Amino acid sequence: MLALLSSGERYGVELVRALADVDGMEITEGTLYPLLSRLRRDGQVTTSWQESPSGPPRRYYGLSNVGRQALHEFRDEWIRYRDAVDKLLGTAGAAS
Amino acid sequence: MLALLSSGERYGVELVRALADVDGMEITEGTLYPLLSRLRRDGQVTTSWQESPSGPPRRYYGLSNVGRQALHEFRDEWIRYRDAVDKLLGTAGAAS
DNA sequence: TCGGCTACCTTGTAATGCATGGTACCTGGC
DNA sequence: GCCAGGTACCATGCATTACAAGGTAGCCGA
Repeated sequence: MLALLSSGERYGVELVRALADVDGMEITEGTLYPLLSRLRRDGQVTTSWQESPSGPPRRYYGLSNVGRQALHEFRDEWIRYRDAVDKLLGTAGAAS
Repeated sequence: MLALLSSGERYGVELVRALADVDGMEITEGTLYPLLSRLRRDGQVTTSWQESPSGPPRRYYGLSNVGRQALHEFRDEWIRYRDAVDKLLGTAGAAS
């Protein structure tokens, strides 16, 4: 989620739709909103209400400095974890 | 865990030690034994008690056919998931 | 016989994914 | 005016799971 926000502010439903386009990353609102609440609670995202051209107002989420740092840390962690699993599964370099 | 067992039977403490050698995969017995119990409950592993050359008896775990199939399915799933995360993070091909 | 090592396992807590259901805003048709 | 449908937000409850902590017991050597 932090990675998605690193390229600019987005609102909830937009995030769900963005992930629906990535094979293997599909989530529902029941997953997203509690997660966004936690990120907000932990100060990793900033939010602002903005009017919609048609429909109810949207809460836009953006990365805070804390969130940007967390993203960088997660990136390192991910690479270690990914390589470990690839090593165990023997899937290093395997294509989908 | 299924991947570790695919190369032969192993017992609990041996599995913990094997994972301790893989950066990013460290687990404790508090994680392992409940997991092994679930795998056993679901018929993914078979077990057999074997005497130790020195110490209490060990319960050895091996892959069942169900487990082997689950491993193959997880492998496919992992590749999709891994590539999705790499795409989002921009870490495709990044080294640790 | 007793301390230390090895090995197995259970219990309780916290985090989290998701289904479900609810509230509210806005627009267009009648 | 009003209401149905679409959009958007959010909370609650359940199941799963990682882990810390603690418990039991076999084996061996001093």
